[in-house]
Amino acid sequence: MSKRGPLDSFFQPTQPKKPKYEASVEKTHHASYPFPVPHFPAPFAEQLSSSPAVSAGTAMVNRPEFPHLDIVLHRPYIAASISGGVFAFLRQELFFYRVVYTINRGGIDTVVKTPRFTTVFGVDATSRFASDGALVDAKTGRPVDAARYKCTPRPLPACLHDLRRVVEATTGETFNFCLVNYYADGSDSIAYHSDDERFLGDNPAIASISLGARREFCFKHKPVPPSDAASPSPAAQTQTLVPSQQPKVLKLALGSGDMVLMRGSTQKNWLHAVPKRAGVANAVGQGRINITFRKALVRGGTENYYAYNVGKGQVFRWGEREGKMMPWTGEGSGDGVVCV
DNA sequence: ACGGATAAACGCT
DNA sequence: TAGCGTTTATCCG
Repeated sequence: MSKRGPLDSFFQPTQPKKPKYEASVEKTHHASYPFPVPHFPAPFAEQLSSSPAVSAGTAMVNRPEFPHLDIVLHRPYIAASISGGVFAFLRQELFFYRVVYTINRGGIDTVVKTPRFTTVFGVDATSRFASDGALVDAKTGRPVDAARYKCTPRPLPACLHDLRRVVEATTGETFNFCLVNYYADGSDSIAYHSDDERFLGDNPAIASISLGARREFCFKHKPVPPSDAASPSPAAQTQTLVPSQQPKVLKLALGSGDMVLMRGSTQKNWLHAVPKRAGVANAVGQGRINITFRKALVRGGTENYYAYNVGKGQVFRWGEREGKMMPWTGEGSGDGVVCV
């Protein structure tokens, strides 16, 4: 057989690529969505319900070198047969935002562009969505009054609702929020932080699913204050541990379909990050989606999550031709759909 | 909870 | 392996 040159491939165009998934006809509609979100294709839904967790989790709880860490690792959690398709589906079918906000740095207001695309669904435990999509009080079931939230909470679309059910079943936890991040390449990141906000309660459980490109997920112990009783001088407040006491940094290279459950004392004691990386590429491209499920207890959580994951900016949607997130102009929605 | 500056570590020859 | 370009970690506003 002769070698194929550029002309051969020009005249013999590549076979139409097998689509990663067959779009479902059914969609979740909601007044708060820029556009409806399709349900999972049947094969995804079937695979997810038939084997909820592909691999049993490995617990890492309070190991000597990782004190106070409490995580469960599933590698993978979602079957390899569908994780690539689930990644492509969510990147294609969800709306995303690139939130811009200002922080005061050393007396100067600085504009910060969140270095990743984000989107969020859910509402804190004081409210819920009725079956017709209306936001109602969790106790009374009566519509929440307009002044209750400055933001507009969005229900989980059916696809993420399916995923939540699976994660709740395997973790034994319950969740009312779903945050989705898209890291377009190695320069998208999230800095070290803890999910230790008051509105999550004392020992929050957070389930984090990775899809797409492999990225490092790093844990670093918070600076340890000297034990209260044993520190007579205020100067000791800034003391750090001697090297032999320093907990190690834990680096997890998370691949498509992997899941990490963080729980217990993890957020109190550890920071986590997805650091920038110079050369990030693998078989499914450079893009990575991270889905986290968590439970916000009070209204403040809802306001916070929508402020930092939706914001006020424009909608982005995956552009297949362009190979990147594109500002979404609402084409095809000239039928009177109003985006709120 | 970001990013520029800069220090430190890595990795190739 | 010394040297050097590149990548990663840390500091701090």
